[in-house]
Amino acid sequence: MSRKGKVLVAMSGGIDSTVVALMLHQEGYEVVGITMKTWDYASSGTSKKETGCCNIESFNDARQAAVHHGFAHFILDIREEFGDFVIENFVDEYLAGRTPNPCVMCNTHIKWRALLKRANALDCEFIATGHYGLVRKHDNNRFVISKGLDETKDQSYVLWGLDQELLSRTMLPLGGYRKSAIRQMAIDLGYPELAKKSESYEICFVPDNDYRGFLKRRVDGLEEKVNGGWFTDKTGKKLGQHKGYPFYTIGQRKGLLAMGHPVYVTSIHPETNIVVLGDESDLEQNDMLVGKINWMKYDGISEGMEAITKIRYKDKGALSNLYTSDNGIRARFYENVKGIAPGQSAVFYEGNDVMGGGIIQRGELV
RNA sequence: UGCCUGAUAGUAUAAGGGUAGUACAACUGUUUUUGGUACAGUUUGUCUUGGUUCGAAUCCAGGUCAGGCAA
Repeated sequence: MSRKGKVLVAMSGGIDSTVVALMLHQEGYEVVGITMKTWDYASSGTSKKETGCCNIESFNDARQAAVHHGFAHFILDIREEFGDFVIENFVDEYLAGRTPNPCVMCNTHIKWRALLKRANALDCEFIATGHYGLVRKHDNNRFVISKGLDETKDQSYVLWGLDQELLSRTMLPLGGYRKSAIRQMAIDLGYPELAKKSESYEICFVPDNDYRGFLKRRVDGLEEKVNGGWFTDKTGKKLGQHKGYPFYTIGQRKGLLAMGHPVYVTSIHPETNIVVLGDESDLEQNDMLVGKINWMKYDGISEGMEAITKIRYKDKGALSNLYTSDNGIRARFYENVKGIAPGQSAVFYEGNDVMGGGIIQRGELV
């Protein structure tokens, strides 16, 4: 039974990870399912209905599939690590006037690093998830992730933080399929209801999609402290009052002032609680500094190396040159890109391969 | 206190006798494993009272409020 190896499969209860577990099981791997409880909605202060990956229904869905197909399944209470790595970072970043991407932190620290510890304890050779991406060993013996076949579902962007050790133990079985094919598989395997499940997710620990409310509940006295700061233009002229700098993000347009023309948030200053507004062209930059780099395809770069750089999840990417810099990588775009937001991930691609990625530290004015 | 000017949606502005438009905001939806963006759709208005007129945001008179000039 285990002639192909033992795999720990992260099962959320959703369609993708369930298909992964069943697929590997059918291929002859010894599958161990694991569902992580990352967050307790009861204590999050919201009464909204639970969505995402941490409700009882999801646990049951995952467990039922495991029981039905005869492989092991565990539930792992990982709330503490999730709080330390994901939520704490999320709150700290917003308080620093930056815009975090919790999914990246969760993947790197929870779905991979924390999970690998359990894989070791359970004697699992591999860990597998339902991400749409491909992992392979490159000619230079380094492991590299590349875009999934289904470009519209590609999730390689959120996986840039995985190091070589993690990648060497990783299986991403869905990368070679289209979402429609996975849906069909779920139906064929007898889980038509999974195929219908909505796949809209907000931040998984903010089910009502109100991250501002989450920050207020999480940080005592935050609202009183930051409410009433100034919106200014780029010359420093006061335009009106805002609700507090943590509640805005670079490039944001909604919820600002009515100026007769569209205005966007162009910079955020935590020290002075000032949020600077400008027009669309003020968001355009061609230069940024990226820190906390993780190299994937190569062990570093050559100066001026060309890369397709994505500055947000659904960015198609733009051509850029990479240079080493004091604290990371400087990326200079051939053409301006709009809305570089510190805290978001920058991911460098060579073709479909992830060369590496990091966290945007700051954008430089053109 | 006199004179002048103005008052249109939450905000800013069009229509100078003939169906009150536009931009921004707001709301809804689409897209989406982050925030945001983008796209589509919806809602909301002629300061007040009277008059002229088939018909008034528009013309006339009184009132209220605001700004300017004069003392």
